[in-house]
Amino acid sequence: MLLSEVMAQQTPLARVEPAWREWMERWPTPEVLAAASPADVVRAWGRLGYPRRALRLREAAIAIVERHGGEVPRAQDDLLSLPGIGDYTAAAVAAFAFGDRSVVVDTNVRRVEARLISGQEQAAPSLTRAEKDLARNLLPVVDHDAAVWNVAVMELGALVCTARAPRCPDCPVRGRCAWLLGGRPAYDGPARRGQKWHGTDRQVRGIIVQTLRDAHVPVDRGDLAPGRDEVQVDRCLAGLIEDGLVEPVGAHHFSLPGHDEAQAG
DNA sequence: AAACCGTGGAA
DNA sequence: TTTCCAAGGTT
Repeated sequence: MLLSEVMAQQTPLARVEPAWREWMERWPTPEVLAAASPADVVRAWGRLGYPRRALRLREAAIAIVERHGGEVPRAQDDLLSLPGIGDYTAAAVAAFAFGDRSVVVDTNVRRVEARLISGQEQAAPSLTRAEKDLARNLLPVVDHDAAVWNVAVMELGALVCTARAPRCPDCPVRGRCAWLLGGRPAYDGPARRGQKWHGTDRQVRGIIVQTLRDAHVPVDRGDLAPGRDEVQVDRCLAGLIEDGLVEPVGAHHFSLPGHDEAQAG
């Protein structure tokens, strides 16, 4: 559950599933994952995006082994202290893996509650205190009811109350949706900042890491992102090394971190 | 608090 | 073609 939730952070579930199956087969427990190299986990992460999630997952596995006897903790505080686990993922693991009553607020829940309760087409650009309060107040008191609620609201948002073309005629709560009853008014709040991609450092970082995933030997700096501005490549490289996603090998070559191939002994 | 961090499918 | 968006987290 923890693995699937981390993989699903900002990544569609349909793309997560095959990667999740392969990962679970290769590293079925925190103990074995903790023993894997960063290079191997970044490579196994494939093209799910945000590869530092793979590094943090491995670090989380180490922490689980060291601090929790190799068992994923159940308490929110313990979950939150794990690398790469934030409010959403901690709540999701508690709810979906342990059946606990926790306040699960993801993008689906935010959208459903924005429409159903607040009468707004979209939620605010970032999670607000009011949204957290609302979600907490709506959550059923009994543990099992809360667990069902969390799954139900997320599924409603994912399958019916979707971002682009909501299927209001099929919605089980269409009769009491503030947004629908209000005539589905267009969103009038602050605009979300669109994320740039083309030509950005993010794109170049992605190219570099993908190059290193494919190459199982150290790569010359000039071959990491062919055709790209050298100043930008150097900047991205420095950032990737700082992030622990890339490791220098010799003076001009680079590889994924912890890759012990070709190391003289 | 705002910016940054990947990727690919669909509108 | 461009834009939007996806079971967010960290700094």
